[in-house]
Amino acid sequence: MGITQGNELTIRVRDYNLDTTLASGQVFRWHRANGAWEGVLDGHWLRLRQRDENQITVHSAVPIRSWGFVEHFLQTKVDLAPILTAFPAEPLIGRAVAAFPGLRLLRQLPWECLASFLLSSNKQIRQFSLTIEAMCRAYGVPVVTPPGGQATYTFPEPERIAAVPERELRSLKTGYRAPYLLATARAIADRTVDLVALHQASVEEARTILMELPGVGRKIADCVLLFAYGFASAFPVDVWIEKIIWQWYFAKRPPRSSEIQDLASQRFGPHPGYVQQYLYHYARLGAPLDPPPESTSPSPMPPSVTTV
DNA sequence: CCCCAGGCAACTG
DNA sequence: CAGTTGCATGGG
Repeated sequence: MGITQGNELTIRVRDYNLDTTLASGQVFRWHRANGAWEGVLDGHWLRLRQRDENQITVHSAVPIRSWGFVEHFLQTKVDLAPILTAFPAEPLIGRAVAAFPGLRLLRQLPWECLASFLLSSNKQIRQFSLTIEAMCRAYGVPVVTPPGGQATYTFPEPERIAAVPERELRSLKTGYRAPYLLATARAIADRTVDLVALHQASVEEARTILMELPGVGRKIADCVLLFAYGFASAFPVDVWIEKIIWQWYFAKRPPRSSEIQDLASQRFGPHPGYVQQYLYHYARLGAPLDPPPESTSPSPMPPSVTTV
């Protein structure tokens, strides 16, 4: 539990690295500002700072009655140790975990997560993050910030996006994703799809429903399942995961996406999604440029026991 | 000019 | 089925 002082909260943490976590490609609206991170959560401007190994302080621009939404977002009550213990003893995974101790999975709001990753397809994080900010500035609601602070906005609700002409969305550099975002926002706004109800669904059911949305394929659906709904079995396969899995587990032959999914579910333990986050971050920021996996040759795949 | 980016949908064989 | 291609946009 945290210590609250109106505009400030101190959260006790263990095995938590705030910098690594917020910079690991899960969220795109949190920005470093002189030793802290600033962003918007549930309509509140917040500043997060890790004081030491065991303390994260939260500052708000206005008094907060209940801080539960912050701890939920940060998942500070999750005990990371048993999750890491359940990781398989494999050289690549060991290196990734050692490279980024305290890397966590956050728990995002489904709509912001879905819309953000819908805009991510075939674009660099730097680029679509700018698009997301422009979209919030254009269609979000202003939030209270500290005196002298820069204007900041909420992530626009699906009902708001649904009412925007496609050409306006295109002017935000959304490109060919504009009609996808628009149609998806409309599907949610008119209750064709109920994102809240997915919390009660199985991961397979939820994935099927998400993938019926235009512009949402397996990868984006898995990101939402993992980052917003907490399905630790979801294993998003992007170009970075594809690269490092190819390098360490398939050597010559480029793996199909389904083969990577099979590998993850069969060999990466009970929390493939956590493994994925470590591998993704390691592939992007931690791995040697030309890492030679032959020094720790990966064992061959065990005989497949998949059922039909 | 090229290739690539936290992909997806449509198309081809 | 699996594999290929077009798509907007910007960086290297």
